[in-house]
Amino acid sequence: MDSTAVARKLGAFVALSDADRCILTGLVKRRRSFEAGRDLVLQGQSDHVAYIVVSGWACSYKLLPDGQRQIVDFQIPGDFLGLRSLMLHLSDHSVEPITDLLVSEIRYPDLLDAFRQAPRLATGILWAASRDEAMVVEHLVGIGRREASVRMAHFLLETGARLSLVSNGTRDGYACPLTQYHLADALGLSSVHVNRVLRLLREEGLVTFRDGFVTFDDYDRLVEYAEFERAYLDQDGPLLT
Amino acid sequence: MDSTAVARKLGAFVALSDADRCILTGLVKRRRSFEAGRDLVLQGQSDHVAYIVVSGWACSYKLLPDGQRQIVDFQIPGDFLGLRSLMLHLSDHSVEPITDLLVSEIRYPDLLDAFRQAPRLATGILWAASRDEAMVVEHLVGIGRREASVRMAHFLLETGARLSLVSNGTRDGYACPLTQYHLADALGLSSVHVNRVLRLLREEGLVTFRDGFVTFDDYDRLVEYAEFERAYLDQDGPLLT
DNA sequence: CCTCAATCCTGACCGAGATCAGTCACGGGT
DNA sequence: ACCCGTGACTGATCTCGGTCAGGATTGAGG
Repeated sequence: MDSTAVARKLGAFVALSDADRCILTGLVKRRRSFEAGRDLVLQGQSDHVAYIVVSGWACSYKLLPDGQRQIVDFQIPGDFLGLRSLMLHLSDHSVEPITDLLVSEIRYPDLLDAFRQAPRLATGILWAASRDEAMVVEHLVGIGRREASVRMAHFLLETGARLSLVSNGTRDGYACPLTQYHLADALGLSSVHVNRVLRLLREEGLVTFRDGFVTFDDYDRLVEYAEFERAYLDQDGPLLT
Repeated sequence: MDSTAVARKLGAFVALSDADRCILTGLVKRRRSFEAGRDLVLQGQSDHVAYIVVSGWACSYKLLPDGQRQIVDFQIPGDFLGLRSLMLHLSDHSVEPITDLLVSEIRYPDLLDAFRQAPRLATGILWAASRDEAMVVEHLVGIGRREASVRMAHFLLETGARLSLVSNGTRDGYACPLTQYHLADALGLSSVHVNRVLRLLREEGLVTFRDGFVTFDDYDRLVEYAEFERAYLDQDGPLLT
C-alpha cells in the first residue's frame, strides 16, 4: 500500500487534476514508522503534525478521568490520523499503534500551502473528515443503544467493509490484530463480556474471531443480525467534477 | 444575532481578510425560517443544502431501527447544520427545530466557489467541522461510560459554555427550551431516569432545571462533579495568520 | 367550567451487563 | 523443567438504570 491509497480515497470524491495529484504526492512524501504499543500522539499535547496510515493498524482513544479508556476509532491503511488535532492545534485524544505502523507525515504549513494551491484538495479532505465523523457518530451511537452482541457484530462487519475498500478483506473474513481488550475498550464492554459475546456469535454460526482472524460464517445472516447499513461507508464515484 | 456570528466564530481561528469576509457574507445572505417541530432534514434524503443557525434551537438525531432515537447534537445560533450531509451528499441524520428557527441557507455550488476564491475560508470551515466533531465525540463518549448524573451535569455545563460564546448564557444559567424527553434522547437515558437525575442534582444544590431555565446553583462544585474540561470548546485567538 | 393532551414526577420491579474471583493454555526466559 | 506474564475463558453476584403503571400539574380549547 503506497501513497496512492489516499489519492484513491480522495479521488473517489473529487476528480483530482494531475496538478492536484502532484501536490498531494508532495504532501505525503515524508515517511515515518512507529513500533507497536508505543503511543505516538498524547491527549492534551499540542501537535502540529498529522499522518496518513500506509500500513498497519492504530487506534485513537480518550482516557476518562476514572482511568477507563474509550477507543474512538481504529485507523487502517489510507486513513487520516490526527487531522482533527492538527486543525484544533490540540490533541483531544491519544493514538496507539496496534501493530508496527508505517505512516506518511503531514505538516501543518504544508497542508495550508496545499489548500492555497489546490482548493479541490481542501474539498476532498473536508469530505474525508466528514466521512470519518459520520463513522465515529455511527460507531458511538451504537454504544449504550444497541445491545452488546449486536454492537460486536456491527463492529466486525464495519471493519470488514472498511478493509475491503483498501483490498485487505473479503466477504469471507480478514486478518485482525486486535485483542479482546481492544474490542472491549472500543465497544464499551468489559473484556469478560467481549468473550461471552464472541462465544455467542460463534455458537450461533454467525462469525468467528480466533487466532487473529475474523471469519464470517454466515455473512448475510450476520448483516441482518447487526442491522448493518453500509451506505455511509461507500461512495458511488466522483460526485464533483 | 446576525450573520456576523459565523464570521466571529471562524474569525476566532483564521484571520479573515475583508475579501474573505465579503465572500462569507455573500454565502450566508439567503434567509429561511422553520417552525418548531417540523423536521427540516430527513435521514436518508440526498440534500444539497446546509444552513447556519441565526436564532433558535435545533437538534440533529439518528433514528435507530428499534424506533429509539439518539440526539447527536443540538444546534444553537452560529452553528452549522447539515454540513456533513452537504459534503457526503447524503444525510445520515434528521434535523428537528426545537423552537421556531431562523437560518441562512448555504448552497453546495456556492460553497465550492467560495472555497476556490477564499482558500482560508476552507481552512476555517474545516476547523469548524473539526470542532463540531470533537464536541460530538466528547459528547458521545460520555454515553455508556460516565454515569447518568455526571453525564447530565456535563451536558448542562457544555451547553452553557457554548451559549456563553454567543452571548446567550452566563455562569448563573441560561434559558433552555429543551424538554426532559430531549435530554433523555440526547443522553441515552429514559425520561424517568432523566427526572430522577435532575432531582438529584437539584437536591445536591448543584444545578436546577425548571420552567425552561437552567440555573447553576454552585458552578464550581458542578464543574468538579461533572469532570468538565472546556478546553475543546475554546479557542485562544486566531492561530493562523 | 370541564375536558384533553403535554409534561413532569414517583415507586416497584427486573434485567443486561459490570465486577469479582478464579482456571486454563501458551510462549519466552533462565 | 520451572517460573511467570499474557490472553482466553467461565460462573456467581451485584447494581445501575430501564420498564411498567400509575398520579399530579399545567395550559389550551370548547
